[in-house]
Amino acid sequence: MVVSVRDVAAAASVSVGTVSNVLNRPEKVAPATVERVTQAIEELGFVRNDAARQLRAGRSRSIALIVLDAGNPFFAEVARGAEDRAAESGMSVLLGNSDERSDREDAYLELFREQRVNGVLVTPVGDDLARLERLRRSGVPVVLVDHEDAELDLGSVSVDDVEGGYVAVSHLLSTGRRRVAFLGGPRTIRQVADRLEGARRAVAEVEGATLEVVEMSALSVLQGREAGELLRARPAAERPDAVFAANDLLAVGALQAFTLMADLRVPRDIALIGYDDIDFASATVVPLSSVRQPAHLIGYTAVDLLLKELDDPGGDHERTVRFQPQLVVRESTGG
Amino acid sequence: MVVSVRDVAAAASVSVGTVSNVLNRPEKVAPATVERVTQAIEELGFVRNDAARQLRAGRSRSIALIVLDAGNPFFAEVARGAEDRAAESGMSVLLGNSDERSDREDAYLELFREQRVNGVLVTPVGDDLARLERLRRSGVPVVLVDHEDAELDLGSVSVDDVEGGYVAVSHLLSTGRRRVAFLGGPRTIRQVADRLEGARRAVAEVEGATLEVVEMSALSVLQGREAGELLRARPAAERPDAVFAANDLLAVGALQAFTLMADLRVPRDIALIGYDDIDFASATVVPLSSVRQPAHLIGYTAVDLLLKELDDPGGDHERTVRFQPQLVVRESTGG
DNA sequence: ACAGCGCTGTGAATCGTTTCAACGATAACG
DNA sequence: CGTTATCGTTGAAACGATTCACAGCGCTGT
Repeated sequence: MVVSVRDVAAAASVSVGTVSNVLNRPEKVAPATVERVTQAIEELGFVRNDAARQLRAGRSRSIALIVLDAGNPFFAEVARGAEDRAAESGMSVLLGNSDERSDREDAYLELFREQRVNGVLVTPVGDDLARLERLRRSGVPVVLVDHEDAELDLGSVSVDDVEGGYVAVSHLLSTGRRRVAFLGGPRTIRQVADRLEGARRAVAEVEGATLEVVEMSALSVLQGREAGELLRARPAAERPDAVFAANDLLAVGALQAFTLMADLRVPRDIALIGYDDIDFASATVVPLSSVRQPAHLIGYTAVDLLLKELDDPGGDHERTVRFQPQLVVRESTGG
Repeated sequence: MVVSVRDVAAAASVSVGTVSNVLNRPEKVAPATVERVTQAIEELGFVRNDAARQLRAGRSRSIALIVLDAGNPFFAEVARGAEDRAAESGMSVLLGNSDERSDREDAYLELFREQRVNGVLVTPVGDDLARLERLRRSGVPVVLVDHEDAELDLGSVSVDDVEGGYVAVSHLLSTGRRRVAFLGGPRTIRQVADRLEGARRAVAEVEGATLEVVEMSALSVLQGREAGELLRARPAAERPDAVFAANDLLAVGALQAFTLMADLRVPRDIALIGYDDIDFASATVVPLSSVRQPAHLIGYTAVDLLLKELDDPGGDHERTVRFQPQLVVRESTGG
């Protein structure tokens, strides 16, 4: 039933070694032989067994990518960037979705270790990088995605989230807003913490400006809607006059909630800015201001760093890349 | 450097067979031995080599899912449903993104065959299912996702797209619109063709109603925007008064284009309805009417069918599940 | 005393591919 | 003609986990 190289070899009257060569180094084999073997492969419907291949080779041809939320278009774009770069080098990307949960992240990490992936790209859920550091020490290159780390020498591709938060809130303040609410969470996610830090700095620079933190349990549209409803339910005087959401999903959710209340207008009564500048941001009820990150490039670069490290382990190539975020002003902040 | 069962066996003073038993059938091993072996595994940092495991076992523990566009929240949700069901049975899902390209679909199919996946869930790019049929005959169960097929006995989980198209356009017509444009493509994608077919039927039922087909090359926000710009550029008299987009991404894009023109209002001048009812649909400039599909359930059910087939190959269990779409009316059609 | 049983644990064989030293045939050279 | 090089091919030895027939051991009941 199952066709192996042995069968192909028999059918083509050559040795298994030759079949393997045809598969992997055809230039080492006489054209006529290649032809004969190819023919046999075709006829028998032979499909190489990757497990055996990997076992023998000792390594796989894949790279793991663990993201916080595969449903977020931002990460979808990062993944695409990663795939593109991987494909250029004949590798494939295994995608894992941690769903912002540490246990799921661990499960994927374990799964991918068993699969002997060549390296791991990960947007960590928490700040406990000990596990990742151990992974790296055990010989698996790790590149942090959209997350920076000063101490450990894990690779990283990040965007300056503190700056992004600073830029976003400075923009809100520059339009005259003073009572800013930060929507985001869980705080364990570095991006969230950093963007909040940036927001704090911006607020600290302006006399009379205040920052309220509304902590959410996830960065989803649904959570955003709930947060929005919470704010909406308050007496007008107690509402913030500007909201900075830690990502566009939250912002979109909040906007949905705001939109359902006739006398609460964006940006008249409340300004709103998100983060990531996903495709949908410019199509929302009130087009959403946001902070853009080069998603595709992040994924592409992360794989690139990984491949460099694989090429020359411990070499003195680039290990860390940092991009700058970019403010995108639209109507939701009065733009 | 690399730790194998042999090393663990030596460290725990047992045979390799026992280590394997501890790993796979701990109840067959005396508690004290389990303890000793577990200890050794811990100390040596042993990680089971999945390639060797698979090679010996002859099969893997994973299921493949190939979607048209991983960046589309609809498919992200389908994937999540699939993962959920797979996880319940201790399997994992390998995700492939065909990007609506046949060659990429083939490449993934080949890759997954080499990986000896237990089965393949696929939203096919074209209508040429010969390759999939061959795959099934070679012993790999196939379940079509969001795509029905009458002839071949491949499994399928589908939503009645003809009905969905019919419902969407009937709704447009019921609000008095007569000049309907269909935005979608490529036509090779079954969903697109079916939704168009439904649209045709609805139009045929109403005196004086016309249907114009605007064929796009992809179902993306960007393509939607381009199509919208095209329509926008026409003299008002030649514009359709209603647009049915084959999915929400296109609709969102079209809406972005329409929004940039002050005297072209949705739904006043042009009504717009999408398909899939993604999370973002209710948050768009003008909240988007759409046709909802049970995305999570589709993925969940698809894996369920696959597992049934694996459990009892050729058995007389369910092979086909069909869901009904549901019209969701919002402002973009005057709701 | 011993057959029979249940419980643990053993270790060699196996999965399918890749790798590599070695070999025969042929060509190139002085 | 003998010596080297080159080329194409061979065949057996890995890779690491799992499986399975079987052995050792302690008990029980006769």
